[in-house]
Amino acid sequence: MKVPWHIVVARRERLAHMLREHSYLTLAEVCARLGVSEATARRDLAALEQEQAITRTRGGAISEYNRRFPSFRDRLELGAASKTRIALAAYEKIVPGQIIWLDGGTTCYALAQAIAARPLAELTIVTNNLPAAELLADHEPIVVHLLGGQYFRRSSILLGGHAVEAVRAWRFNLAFLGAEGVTRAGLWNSVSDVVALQHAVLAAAEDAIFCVDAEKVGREAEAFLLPLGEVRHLLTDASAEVLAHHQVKLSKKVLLAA
Amino acid sequence: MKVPWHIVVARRERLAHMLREHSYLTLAEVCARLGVSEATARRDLAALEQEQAITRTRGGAISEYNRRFPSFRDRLELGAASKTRIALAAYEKIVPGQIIWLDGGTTCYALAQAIAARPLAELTIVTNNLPAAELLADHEPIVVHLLGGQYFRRSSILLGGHAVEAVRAWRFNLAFLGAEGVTRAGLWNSVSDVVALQHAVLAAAEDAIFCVDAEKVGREAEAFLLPLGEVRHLLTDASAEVLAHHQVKLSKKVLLAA
DNA sequence: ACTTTTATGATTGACTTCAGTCGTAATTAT
DNA sequence: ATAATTACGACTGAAGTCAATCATAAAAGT
Repeated sequence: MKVPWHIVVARRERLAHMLREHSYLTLAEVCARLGVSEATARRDLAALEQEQAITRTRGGAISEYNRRFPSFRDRLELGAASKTRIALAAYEKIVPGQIIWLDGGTTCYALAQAIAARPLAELTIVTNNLPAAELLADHEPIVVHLLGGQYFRRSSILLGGHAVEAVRAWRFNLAFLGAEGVTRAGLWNSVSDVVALQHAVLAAAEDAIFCVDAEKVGREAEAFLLPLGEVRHLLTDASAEVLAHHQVKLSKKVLLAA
Repeated sequence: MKVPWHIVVARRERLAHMLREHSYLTLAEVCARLGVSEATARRDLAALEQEQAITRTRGGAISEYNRRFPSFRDRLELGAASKTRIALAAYEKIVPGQIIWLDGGTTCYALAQAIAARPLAELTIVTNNLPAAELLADHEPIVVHLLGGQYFRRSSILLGGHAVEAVRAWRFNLAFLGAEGVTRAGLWNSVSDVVALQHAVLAAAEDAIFCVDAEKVGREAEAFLLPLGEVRHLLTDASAEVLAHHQVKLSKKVLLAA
């Protein structure tokens, strides 16, 4: 008994809607409400799961709405404490009225959380970090601009030539940037597209602070970002000893997070 | 191996907190994170369920806590059936390999759902519609570009001068646009910034289809978008009679959705 | 009009999860 | 110190869930 495609689509939309209302439904409930067999209900749930609209659980499913950035969240939990410390120190550097760049990555997201917790100042935040944009968008009097670019869901950021072009249209008072590694050679990041964008941001920023947690010290990554000599400020929770041990010499540019 | 009571309470509180963060956890995950056996994890979950703090599901549990519905989702549910019909008709107009503009609004989001359900073609989707971008991202072989601009959370779209600038860098083979109203004068939209962006899109697009559900026919809105004479295609589920009654005359440009 | 495709429901066996029971060991009360 | 309590983990049979396969009938395509 094949059924027209628009009926199937409509039914699945109804299911997605149902799951948004009741955050959890068992398979039996889905069957009853949709008037279909167990097998079809399973297939519909699988289809919606494919579209990332829901999460399947054993015996049912839940709405995926508040878990829109899953991999991002997982990473956020790693070293959450040190990232929060760095974020709070970074927050102190912000002056009301500024135009600020917020980089991709979880460390900068932690800064977004700090700003969202105390959105005192009139700020213009420019970012390619979608979770950060979502978080800050609701917090008057902050204005959020999202950069254009190709959207990569895994890292929840925007990249590519269009993004670099878009940065050229801005002048930032202060840029908060992330990095995947710090060695005596300088800073590293994972993807060359990210590095290209960061160079454009640096060119457009009056001042720049790299936020790097202690775990990144001594690590290299695929793409070289910047020699230490050109790093204006480094904000890290790594101790002076650890930095010295890896021969990361930055004299007075290192701001240690409490 | 009895354990002090305050340890148990603390562990259960930790569990409740975990469930608020990750809306769903399996029993195995709970065991691992709490460092306890399956039996104890079950007992903790049962205790929290008793306190109405969580909902147990087969194989895990969810927090009953998070229930935020942004306005976008609410609007999506209004007239979902007609929007799906329009979306499916729009889907048929897409040719593989094209560069396509997807406008803001729920009707175009419905089109994104249709594309996500059957992402057959290599397409480049450019949009300022964040939910649509999220939905389509990582549906190979589709490439998603998000426009830059100021982020408005209520409508989940990007707008403003930067967005208009960004559109100028593109050439679209086909643009799908929305509108808030259709009268004999032409098309209307709610905000002048949206209209400005749509004009930029029209200038950059080889072809454009306005997707408008029947409820919008006869309505005006604050900002005038385009006279009927300049509308290239109108895709609607409104009947010919309804269009005629409101003196919306478009001769052969109207594509009625099945 | 014909063939091909595909959405559906039934059935199957393998697997997972559940509630209950029990022995053990550590806490709490006396 | 001793006894009573109780939190824990292991085990068990029972119930529930899943993916795969298949026949069928309706829709799509030719």
